[in-house]
Amino acid sequence: MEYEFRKIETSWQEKWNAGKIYKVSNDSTKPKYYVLDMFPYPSGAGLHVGHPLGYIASDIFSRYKRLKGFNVLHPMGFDSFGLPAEQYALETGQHPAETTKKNIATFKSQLDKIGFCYDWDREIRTSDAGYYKWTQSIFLKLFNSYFCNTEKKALPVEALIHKYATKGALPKTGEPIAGTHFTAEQWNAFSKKEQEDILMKRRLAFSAYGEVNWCEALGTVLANDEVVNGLSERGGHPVEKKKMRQWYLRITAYADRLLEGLETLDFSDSMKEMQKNWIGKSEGAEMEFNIQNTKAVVKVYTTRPDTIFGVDFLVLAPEHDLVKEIVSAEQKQPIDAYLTYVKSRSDRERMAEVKQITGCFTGAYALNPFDGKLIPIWIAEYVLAGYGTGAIMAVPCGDQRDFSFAKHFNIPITNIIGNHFNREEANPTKDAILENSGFLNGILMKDAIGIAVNKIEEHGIGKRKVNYRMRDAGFSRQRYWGEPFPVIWKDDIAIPLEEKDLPLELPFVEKYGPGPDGEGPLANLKDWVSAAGGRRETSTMPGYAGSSWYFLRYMDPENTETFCSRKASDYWGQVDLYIGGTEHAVGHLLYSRMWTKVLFDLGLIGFDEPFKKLVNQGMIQGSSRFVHRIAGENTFVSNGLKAGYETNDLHVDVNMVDGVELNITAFKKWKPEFADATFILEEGKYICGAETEKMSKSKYNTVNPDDLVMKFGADTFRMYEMFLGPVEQSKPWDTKGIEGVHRFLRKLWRLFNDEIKGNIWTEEKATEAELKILHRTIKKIEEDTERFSFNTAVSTFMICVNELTDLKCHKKELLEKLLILLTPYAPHISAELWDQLGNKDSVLDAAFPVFDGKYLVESTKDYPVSINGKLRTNIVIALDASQEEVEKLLLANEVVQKWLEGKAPKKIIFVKGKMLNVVI
RNA sequence: GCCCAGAUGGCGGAAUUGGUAGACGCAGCAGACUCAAAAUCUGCCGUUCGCAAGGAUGUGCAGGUUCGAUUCCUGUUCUGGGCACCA
Repeated sequence: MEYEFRKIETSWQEKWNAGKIYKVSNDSTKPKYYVLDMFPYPSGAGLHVGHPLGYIASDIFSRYKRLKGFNVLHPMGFDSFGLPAEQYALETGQHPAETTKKNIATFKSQLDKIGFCYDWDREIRTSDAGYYKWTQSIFLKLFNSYFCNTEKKALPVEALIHKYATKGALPKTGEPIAGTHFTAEQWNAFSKKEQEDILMKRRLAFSAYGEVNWCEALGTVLANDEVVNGLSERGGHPVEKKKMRQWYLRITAYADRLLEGLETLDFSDSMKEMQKNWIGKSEGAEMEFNIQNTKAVVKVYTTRPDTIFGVDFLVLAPEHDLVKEIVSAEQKQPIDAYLTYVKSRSDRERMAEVKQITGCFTGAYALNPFDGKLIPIWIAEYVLAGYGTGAIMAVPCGDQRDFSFAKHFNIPITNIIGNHFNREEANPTKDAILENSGFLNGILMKDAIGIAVNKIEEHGIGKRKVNYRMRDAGFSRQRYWGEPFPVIWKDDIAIPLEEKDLPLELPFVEKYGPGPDGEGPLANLKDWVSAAGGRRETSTMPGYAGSSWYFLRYMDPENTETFCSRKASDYWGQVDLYIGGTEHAVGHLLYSRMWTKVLFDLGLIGFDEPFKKLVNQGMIQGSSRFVHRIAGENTFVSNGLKAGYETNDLHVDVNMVDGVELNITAFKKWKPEFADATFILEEGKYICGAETEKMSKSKYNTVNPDDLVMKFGADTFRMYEMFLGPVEQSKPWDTKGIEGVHRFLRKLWRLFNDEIKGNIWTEEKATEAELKILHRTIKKIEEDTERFSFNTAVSTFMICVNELTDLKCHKKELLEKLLILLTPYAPHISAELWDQLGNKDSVLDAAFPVFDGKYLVESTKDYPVSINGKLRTNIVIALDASQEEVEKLLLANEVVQKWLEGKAPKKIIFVKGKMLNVVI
């Protein structure tokens, strides 16, 4: 009997589907385990070999946990709102709902072929009204909540209103500040609009003005991705910043809790560090500088108040409100010119191109609050409006960017750190003794920080302040294919819809082009917009809205009363294992953590961190191949010979290339323009150029898993993806080598079946040597699976099967256990062979074999002996030998004796049981 | 520019806590079986010197710590991911 993988896999998949074997119940006596993949965006290109990497890993782990006796939730769904579907609609006129539906069908059929154990009854799609009803509902909860700074948690806005109406908002100490503080009487006298504006400043989902990338020519707002060198990617039109009303999530309110929460999570240190850096908590002071001849005041934020006497200039962000107010008559023209220049620059460019120093003097001077020194005020693009106060005090001797700026514009530099500063570059030390620093003279900088802040507070010119680099998260998109906001604007007041009116369905549109004045496509639907006496919000929610809470919906996907019942979320709890790429490190993973905390604060779920453990799968890159076309001709020159020609490099479909050798016949058939191409070959072959890039359809470097499953089977494909290397590591895809894994499965098959004799497994009792192999394998597979080292697990299987083949061991007692171990990795062949062994139950529910130590442990081991640090010999020692016995053995060893020449060793060191060290 | 990773034979990778570098697989070479092919099996396989035994050298690069470093530290180069409207 041969290994007919196609027949075997189809029949088992049908059987499992028909029997709903992957159906998961919320009601079980077994302990629960929740394994989650980051759900995919269903792109038009379909699944490529990069997608399943994490899915296979999570599938293996789910099946392993099931064998270990857990009730495992392992769901899958689709993050189906997003820009690509909308752009495709713009190009082809096909409605995103249609293409999305089609793409999901393709994804599902592709996933099913690989044999995942998803409970499809729990599938979710973020673009289904039945799902986004609850995304909108949670948005309303965010809108109707505020962050209480005393209790450090979200509370209903009603509580805030009640507080304002009864106690007002008064400062704990000091004088009330107009516009910020008010009494209860004042609050009650405010107009509805005034009250709403104040509340808006506290809501967790709030509306405010913010800047967007605006492209006049396209009449639309663009993503940073769509802006290249200040021009739109499509069409190359100029792009500039524009202020628009936007929705935001007040994630900054949760900054501290997001930081603290990290301590409790099993995320990699690098992941935690990325999140910490993103949040960017810093402690410093906010202080005010008076401006000469005006009443205006510049507020700066600094982490180094100790350097206050080294301030040689102030820099404002070009967008800073004060710029227009303080600019002098003679500097007006250059400032305007500079502002025009900055408008065309993206944030990314402004931060990245530091070598190119730009800036402009405003003509105004600030006064140093301590010694009254005149400080010129500049504007420069390296200061960003969104961070701190949008203004900095520049200390050239201590900050490299300030130093370069001063050098470039010939601004005199004050040295406050003596010989720590060499006038060649800045020195950001905190260990210098301050000079030229007034009341701080002679004080170590580290100590001066606190002294300076105290003085600043004393003088009432500033205060201690904690600052975060993280900004509130922009939550509106001027797009069509997203969740509509359940909000109506009336008299410039945002009125939320009521829960009972949800979902607010995304209306059907004929055209996907932008609305007037940069609004989204929904603004074109006049009837829809002018809802009951107001105007509907026309922007939609961003991609991360639906993905910020989807892990909760899987727990209770059918619920029509609430997004997820408390009973279901209490049963499943946190996601025990979350697998996905690092590209989501600071986006999705922070947003979903914040949403979870809000829902927890409001008492709707019982945990405040969504993901207990996170494993990051590496990205599988494409291995692109190029042909080199000689400019202006239809002749292609082989890679090794291209130096002599002027060539254009064209991507060629990797599936037409064997290694780097082009299949010329296939290439000629590929596109009509290549039909009569000619080639300059090297050694009779056309060799392609190669490069590693992101896998993408347009680069013709995608490999479709369907083809591989068809050719080698799902089990081979699964094991090969794991065998490629560690799950966490990024690597280019290479199909070479899949044969080796396929050979392994065929070899396994031959342990059970013979071509002529048929079934050859026996009921014989296993020998000790055979049991040793089995038990070593059990131990290794268990360890490897637990630590996600699936690539070495595959090697372990290979070694085991090779050894059993060499011993001609076909014993059921042993093979049966091996199959259970293999089930998570290669479920189909395991089920088939399990069946052949005459088992009536399902191998998917078998119990994971118990490792029996007595067959595993080698009673003796070879230890390397190092004498004076040089490796000299090996010595065989029983594992349970005492130290005296080891020493005796050691000294009896010929090589050791020779080396010692009769002398007694000075010292014998046992290094962690792995190595013996003799010092003479 | 900033933040986070990674770099080991012709290739993918292994070495779990600092202890005999290169497990396992691919490719390659030699052989067995076969009329032949496929399939299968056996042996070799970092570089270098050597008939061999054996020696030298070797984990991106330059240093350091250590009896001992792929592993720890400092610096550096290159590659990948992220940088707030791609998902």
